[in-house]
Amino acid sequence: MSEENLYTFENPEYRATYWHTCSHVMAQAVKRLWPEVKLAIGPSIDEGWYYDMDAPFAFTPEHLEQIESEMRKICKEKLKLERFELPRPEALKLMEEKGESFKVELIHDLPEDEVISFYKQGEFTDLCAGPHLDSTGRIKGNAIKLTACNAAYWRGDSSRQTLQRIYGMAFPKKDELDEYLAKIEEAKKRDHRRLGKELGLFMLRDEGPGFPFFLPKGMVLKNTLLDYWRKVHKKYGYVEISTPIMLNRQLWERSGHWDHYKNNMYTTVIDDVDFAVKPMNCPGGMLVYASEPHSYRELPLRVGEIGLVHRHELSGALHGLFRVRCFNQDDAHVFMTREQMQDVIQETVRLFDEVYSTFGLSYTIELSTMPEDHIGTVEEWEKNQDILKAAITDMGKDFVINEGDGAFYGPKLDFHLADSLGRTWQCGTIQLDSQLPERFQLEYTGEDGEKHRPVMIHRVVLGSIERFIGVITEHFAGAFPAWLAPVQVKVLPVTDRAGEYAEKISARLDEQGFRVEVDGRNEKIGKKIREATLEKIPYMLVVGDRDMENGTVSVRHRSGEDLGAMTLDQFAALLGDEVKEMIIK
RNA sequence: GCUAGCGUGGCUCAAUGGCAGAGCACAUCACUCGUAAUGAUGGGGUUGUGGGUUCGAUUCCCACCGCUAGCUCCA
Repeated sequence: MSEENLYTFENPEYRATYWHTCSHVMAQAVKRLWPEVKLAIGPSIDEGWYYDMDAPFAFTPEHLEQIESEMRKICKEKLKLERFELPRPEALKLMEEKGESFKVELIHDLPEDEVISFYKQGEFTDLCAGPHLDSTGRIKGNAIKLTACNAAYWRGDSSRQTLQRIYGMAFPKKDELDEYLAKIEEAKKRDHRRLGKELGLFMLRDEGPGFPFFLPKGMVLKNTLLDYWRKVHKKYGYVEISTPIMLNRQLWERSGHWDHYKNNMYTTVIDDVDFAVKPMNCPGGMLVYASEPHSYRELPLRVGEIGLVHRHELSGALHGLFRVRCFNQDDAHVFMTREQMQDVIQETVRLFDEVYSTFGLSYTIELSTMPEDHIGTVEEWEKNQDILKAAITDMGKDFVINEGDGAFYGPKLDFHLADSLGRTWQCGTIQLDSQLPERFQLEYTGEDGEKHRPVMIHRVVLGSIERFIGVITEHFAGAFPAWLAPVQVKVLPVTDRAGEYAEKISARLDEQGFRVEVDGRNEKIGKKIREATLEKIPYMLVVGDRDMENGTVSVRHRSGEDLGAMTLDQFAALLGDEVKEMIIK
């Protein structure tokens, strides 16, 4: 990289440094305005920065404006940022004198051999490893925006003090900030909660927080998605089962869920026996596997289940279809021998790739390792983590490690997809498990005639059907590809005279399996087009006197493109090709 | 669950310590029209729920429910 490029916003390191210095400027501004505020931590993040603070009052939007304006002053003052280091006792003394109790705790927790560095700009000094810009004058004061103020736990621990976190964003040019803010506004229009309402896909009610209702159009979407899912899984050799939504306590104790997941489970008592609504499908799947003897010849045995699970999520975590309390997992358990593990994992990743690419979705992978609350030995966990790692590394895929975030029974590869605002949501997951087969004493007969214990993976591609529908709604901004669109064609008669003709056209398309509606209202054609376009229906067939005379339909795409008049057969062939091309690969 | 904010017809949003409004949607009537909104008329609200303050509360206070942002958690 050339010297010049090092100092552009294109360079992620420079960007992070810029934002990190912004966070110090923000902290300085806050301390100038309210010296009693205590500082916690203030890093740069993917988009901007934040600083956690403890203030004796709640920050309001007006406070944020005040801070912004003080920040602009600090930028104009062109204060030099100077780094200095102190031995531990002096460092502690400095922060204690300033009353920065959080900083004191941070210094106490630094490793013995760590250099303790500070950055000083004007009257403001902050504990910080750096790096930083050399002067606050490098920051463009009028291209700073404090975007939000929220609560955050000190050191991310929900049992500790709640701090206030102020988020900020800045660019080297005002135009770029404006563009960024406009982009955020634009993205909000693609929010699946808004589109879901506008397009009549689903609804949420106070009567059932986190329990979504699917409306007729949403059901068509869901069922079409599942049809596709079943086709793909059939191709990959899966069979499908369905297990009960409620099972007795004994089963959940055996699987470990009662001990490790009880807080998230809905329970009830039936005939004096404790039951739980399933939060996961695996125990049911175990029972199916264990219900008959298996041969090594059957392995890997791929058993899918679209399973409705219920989990008691925290009320504050609920979010449209992205985080709900009941959802359908496109689950599957693959039972296999130890030798088959790598192949099965890789085959599963290929299946994921096929599904995600059908929707044009890209993903990032996280490897989640052993959580504190787990079953099985550390050796077993490490072995399984290594297998997951090796399998994807061998496929040339990148991943990041998410320490301690595995399922209680095994490590997992999580596939994250992004929403319209760039927030990522876990959809796919591949969880490697040698614990449940043990607990359920699963067996297969090997080539040697002896009983052996299989291992298994738990995996979902879509993750939750609900969440996935949310993700693709935002991804396509509600304009689903024709094969998925709840309504594929809307027939728009120009006048009442064409009403009957429109119905005939509609009936013929319906016979061919297309999803079609007629807008027979007594409205002007312009209005019908406008509304069908807003409903994001892929094709509009305008039919009037001319079409009736010529036996044609006038085809308009939702993009606004006029495809002209054609016969119904020609149109059906065109739509048929588009739909077929998308669904069968 | 935590912190802050919010809750007004089906939807989007006004307004106010003193008769709750608009646009869209809906219904009726007129118009029969060729590629992004025809006009007129009409119906529809215990202002999330329950308390309190007040002559009077949708507005102020309290509690609860729900929503939003983030934290935490997770598909």
